[in-house]
Amino acid sequence: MSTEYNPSEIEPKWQKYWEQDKTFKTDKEKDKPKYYVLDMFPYPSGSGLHVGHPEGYTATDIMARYKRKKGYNVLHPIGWDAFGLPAEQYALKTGTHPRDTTENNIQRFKEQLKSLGFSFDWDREVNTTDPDYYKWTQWIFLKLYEMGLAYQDDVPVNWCPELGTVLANEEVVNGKSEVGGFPVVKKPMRQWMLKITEYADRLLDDLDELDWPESLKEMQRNWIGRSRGADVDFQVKGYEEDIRVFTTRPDTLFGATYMVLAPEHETVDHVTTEEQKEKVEEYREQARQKSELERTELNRDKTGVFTGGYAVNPVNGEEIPIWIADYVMLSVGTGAIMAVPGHDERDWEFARKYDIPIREVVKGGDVTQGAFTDTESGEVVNSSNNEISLNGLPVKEAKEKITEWLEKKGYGKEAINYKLRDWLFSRQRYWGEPFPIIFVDGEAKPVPEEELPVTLPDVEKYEPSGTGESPLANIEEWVNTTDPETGKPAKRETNTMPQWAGSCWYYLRYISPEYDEAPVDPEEEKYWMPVDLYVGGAEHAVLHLLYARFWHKVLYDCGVVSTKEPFQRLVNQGMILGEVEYTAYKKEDGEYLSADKVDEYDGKLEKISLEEEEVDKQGDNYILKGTDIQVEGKAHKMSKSRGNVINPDDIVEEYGADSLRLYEMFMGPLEQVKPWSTKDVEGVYRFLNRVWRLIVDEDTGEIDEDVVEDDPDKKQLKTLHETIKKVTEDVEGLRFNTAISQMMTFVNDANKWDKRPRPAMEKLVVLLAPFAPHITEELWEKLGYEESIAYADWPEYKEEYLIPDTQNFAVQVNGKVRAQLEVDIEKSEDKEYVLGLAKEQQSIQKYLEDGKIVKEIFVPGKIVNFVVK
RNA sequence: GCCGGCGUGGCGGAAUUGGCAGACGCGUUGGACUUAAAAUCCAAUGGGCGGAGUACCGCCCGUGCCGGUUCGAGUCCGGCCGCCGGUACCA
Repeated sequence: MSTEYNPSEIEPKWQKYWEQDKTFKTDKEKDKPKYYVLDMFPYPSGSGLHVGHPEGYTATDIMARYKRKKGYNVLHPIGWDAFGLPAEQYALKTGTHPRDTTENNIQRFKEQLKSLGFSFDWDREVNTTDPDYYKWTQWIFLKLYEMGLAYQDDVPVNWCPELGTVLANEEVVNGKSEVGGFPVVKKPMRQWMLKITEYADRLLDDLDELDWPESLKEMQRNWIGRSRGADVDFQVKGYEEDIRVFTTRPDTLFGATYMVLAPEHETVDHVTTEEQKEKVEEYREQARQKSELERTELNRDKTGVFTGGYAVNPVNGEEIPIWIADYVMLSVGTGAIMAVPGHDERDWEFARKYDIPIREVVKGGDVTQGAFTDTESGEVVNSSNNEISLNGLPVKEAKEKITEWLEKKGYGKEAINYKLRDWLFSRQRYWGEPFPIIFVDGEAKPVPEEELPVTLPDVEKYEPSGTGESPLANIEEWVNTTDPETGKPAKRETNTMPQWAGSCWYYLRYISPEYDEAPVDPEEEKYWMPVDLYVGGAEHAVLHLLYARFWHKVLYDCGVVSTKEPFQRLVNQGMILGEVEYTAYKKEDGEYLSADKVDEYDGKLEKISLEEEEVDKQGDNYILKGTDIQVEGKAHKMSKSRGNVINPDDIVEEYGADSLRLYEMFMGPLEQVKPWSTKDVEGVYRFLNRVWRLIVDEDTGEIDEDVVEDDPDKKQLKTLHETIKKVTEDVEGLRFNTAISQMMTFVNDANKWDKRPRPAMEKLVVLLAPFAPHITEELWEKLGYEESIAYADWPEYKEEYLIPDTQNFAVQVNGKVRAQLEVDIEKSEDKEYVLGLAKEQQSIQKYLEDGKIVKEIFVPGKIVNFVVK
């Protein structure tokens, strides 16, 4: 063993020890308070960990290790969200079974995670692709099915020919697939849907109780998108059925001058007149061919066609023309709107273009210039019939009054609309959970619980079957089965579940991974749930977190879990960007172009990347040294194509896992986006070296002789207990960066002491242990302890040691600091005494001479201020 | 467009409740040790000005910009500007 701090020796040593000793196996006893700290479920990709992963994992690991020391029973598990597209696409290319790819990737991830010293309980590892796991995913689906929350529907789905699969709305970004960026078209297909909309209100309302970032809750609220308004039925001239519209502005009903149906709306055929038929059909065909992208494009020149039909406005009996236009979406509201051009920007634009009358019904703007949409200041006008008048009312009251009237007359009722849609839950892929569903005589029937799991068969080819069905459709011997109840021939469902399925409930499986009567052991569940701290990236803000909450509520309703919400406290770690890069722009003629002019330049530009030494700072900009040419200085998202990916393995090799962990926490606040800087890793590495030398004599490898058995003196106790206090509070608040700087300050102080009292040194080691577990285990051992430091008690600070002998005051005159004052602690609360002392200061007197003191401010322990005129 | 977040030294960031802006780290500069270098240790380090003249003292400016409240504002209020994230014909 070397005598200097050598992470490459001590880190593997302790990792091996923890593994063999099962140091972090979760205690089965339930006499202690519990703490469940969870990381977001990793997908074991082929490229291994990047430095973003350990950020969240280190944060949770520090919490886990800290809570163990505080006497908690800690559940800190890990597992694999291992179904998914990449392994399947790799299989398409190479023929390798996704199971093998997945297994290899998991192996790699595990090694990397272990090399970082995370204190996971590896005996609870779960894997979504394990039949013992997905048996319960299927079981939960059966519950959903039994509860009427899973249904089949022929829906126009987002079909991605390139991926050979259907995507959820959330997986389509700007009309292209989120994965790979391939085109997506609408295609009707039989699909499984989950009725998440039935839980919309609860998903919305229960957000209030959660300790989550406000921004994230807001994103979920927007996603659910609850809006209050009214459903109003309009009679159609010459057709028996009404058209129902949803509006958030029933107060503007008198201003409706036309109606618009989505081109796909089923009533279009019934209202279209003979002479308009051709135009309408043509328009509908155009709309059908438009991709999602084109229809929602920023270029919003509104188009539409008059159907020839008329609807009757229930408030005034007026006949208004019915149009179709693709600015109205079938999937929003009822797929039909009453158009009020005076008070809706889209309707205003449309009415302008097609010369439809614009009527003012809320006073406050100029409807000839644009729609007046303010609902706070307006006053309703031109809105009365024989029975009711809204005139003179503010918008809010008018809404209530007209809604009541509509309801009384049977023309409509108050209604709540959601942006949230039902969840498209099937995929035409191989590498996912099979549905526990068979079709007997074409009718869907659940596979009995005893028959679970329905396992994935091996296939020869991973290509989609060509019909859009999954590769499973080609496995005759798997597809064809018999109904265990009747013995009739049956066919299996060939769709598989989306990747979200497995990650919707994994946090429950960790609680009792071996339990074989339900997804989770009810007794264990009552003890461990809810998750006390959940850390992960903001990219899961809506999808994963909304789906998991939905499933959790379903499981709550059928008595599987005891809490309404799964994740009590949630934190999003910020992304770690690559190192700052400097880029200069060069024109075709070889001249540099200043970075601030790049936007206005039309020609081709070459990007030249520069070293830090070639760049200077000038004002707020970076310039090429010795010139006035501005260059770009920016940290970019890490990506393979940019080549700025930092591999944690390299950092571990050079500085050790403890330094990597410490650096990732020291960079800045956990939630914030931060640029990586390898140079800065050296700073924390030096700090660890200083800690080592504080305790170990590098010549002998023994405890340094300046580490003495004496008790710390008063000054040392003060520094120590300040450190204990700050580190404790900061860890609780996840402010790891400032916790670390406090320990650095302590070490800088202790370095100046002649003798270093052993009790103080030991407390430092314990404080540091959650952050840098390897070096502290080694030091703990050197200090003579035989047990791991993992369960060594967290030190408590004593308030009495924090009290200083003297108190410093800043003495201000008119708010500017002019002197410092040191006051005996006993007298520091004595206003008259301190003020008197302050006035005697020479440097203060010259300010007091010139005028009269009009006010004296005294803030105990902090500041004295004289206001002089 | 709408919603949310953020603007502090050369850089990452600190200041948790309105009370001495710049903790801690990086970088830079100087010094000690060394044949030398690395490592380590010590010191200085927001900008400007002035008085000394030998490491001492003082003044002014300074937390994106403009204004306000206050004895006192990085922190609170109003109005802008910029960057990042989310979302978008949501009726």
